[in-house]
Amino acid sequence: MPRAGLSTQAVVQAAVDVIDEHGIDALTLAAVATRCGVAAPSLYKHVGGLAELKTQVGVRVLNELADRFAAAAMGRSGRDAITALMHAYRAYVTAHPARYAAMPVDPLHHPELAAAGIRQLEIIQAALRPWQLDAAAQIHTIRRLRVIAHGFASLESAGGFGLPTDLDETYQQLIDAFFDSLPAHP
Amino acid sequence: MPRAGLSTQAVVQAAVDVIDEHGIDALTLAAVATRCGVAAPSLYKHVGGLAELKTQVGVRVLNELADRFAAAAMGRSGRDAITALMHAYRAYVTAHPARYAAMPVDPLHHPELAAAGIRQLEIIQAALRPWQLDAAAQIHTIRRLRVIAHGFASLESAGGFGLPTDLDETYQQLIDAFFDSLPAHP
DNA sequence: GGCGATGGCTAATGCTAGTAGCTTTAAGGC
DNA sequence: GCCTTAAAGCTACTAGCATTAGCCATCGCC
Repeated sequence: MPRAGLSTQAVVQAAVDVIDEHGIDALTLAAVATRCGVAAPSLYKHVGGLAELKTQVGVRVLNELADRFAAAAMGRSGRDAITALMHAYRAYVTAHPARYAAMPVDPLHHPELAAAGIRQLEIIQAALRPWQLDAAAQIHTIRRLRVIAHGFASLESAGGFGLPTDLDETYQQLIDAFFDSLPAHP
Repeated sequence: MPRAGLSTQAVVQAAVDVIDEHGIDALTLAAVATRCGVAAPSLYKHVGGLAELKTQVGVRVLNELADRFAAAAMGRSGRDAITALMHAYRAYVTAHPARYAAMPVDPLHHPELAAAGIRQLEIIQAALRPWQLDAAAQIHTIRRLRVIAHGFASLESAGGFGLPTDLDETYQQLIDAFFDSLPAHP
């Protein structure tokens, strides 16, 4: 009975792999266990159960996206930074479409997910700083940004656009519309 | 053994009720059967199985939304009509938040759902007619509209906005941004 | 070398979807 | 008013899932 040498992170990684390959609905403990070369009950030594595993996958995905955000925002500011963030968002989703369905939409309401969600938020806030928005305007602005990015990503990742042609153009128009909704760049 | 007098539509209605009350994840044949006062296998006399039931629920939801669209667009045109459609969309989702998760995002790819999806599309196309957009511009415009409506609705229905305050304002700003992305109304 | 914690296992429970085959109901023809 | 028959219910069953309990082997440490 050789030991598989698992860890919580290894199980989460296997779960992400299962999602990438077979979609979010195929994420079962049985599938993860098979991929880990282990019997299903053994996973409970590393993870609290399916619900907790899904939460951990959510944390992973949120942090990966935050990493992309950080990389995209680095060395840019203003309009340039926001544009880079929007493209980083879409690039992550198109690279891992199935994974997007595992990204929680309300991370701030969940203690385990909040930290990762706040990381993203802070990067966006920093990118918006040049516009010097007051508190209320900032909330509305981030919401608009999020609606556009999430709305587009969720439709694209789910195959919601009839023809895949010219999606770049549609996304660019949405980004342009967002900038038009902002006061002039200082 | 008195007969329950079920029908396909009655089963679909029960499924919608289960979703409204307990969320999309609670939609199981067992739950629907209980609500219908029937044993689970009996449902197969009216519905092909869980997958088909979900499709039928999707048809129902798409058609309900199309009905709202038709009512909202009636007697209006141009900017007024589009605004009414956007508010009808959001009103339906806030009235039945759990149901929104049952609305398929790619109805046109599924033969059973296509008709209902096309109904919605035609109403939107008619509302956009005053702008006399060429074919490509019309596609991009409908996509922008959809991204905004779906993005906002999916976040709101899932509790994705931190504080519920001022959501009307955010939505209005998005609608305004959409109009700004259109050529001047003729 | 021994000991305890850890990571694996099998067995068993209870939930789910779905199938097979039986029985009763209810509608329609005579 | 009866008799046939299709439809609509049922029970019993299989198979896959998550989860729990309890057992045993492995590994790190003293």
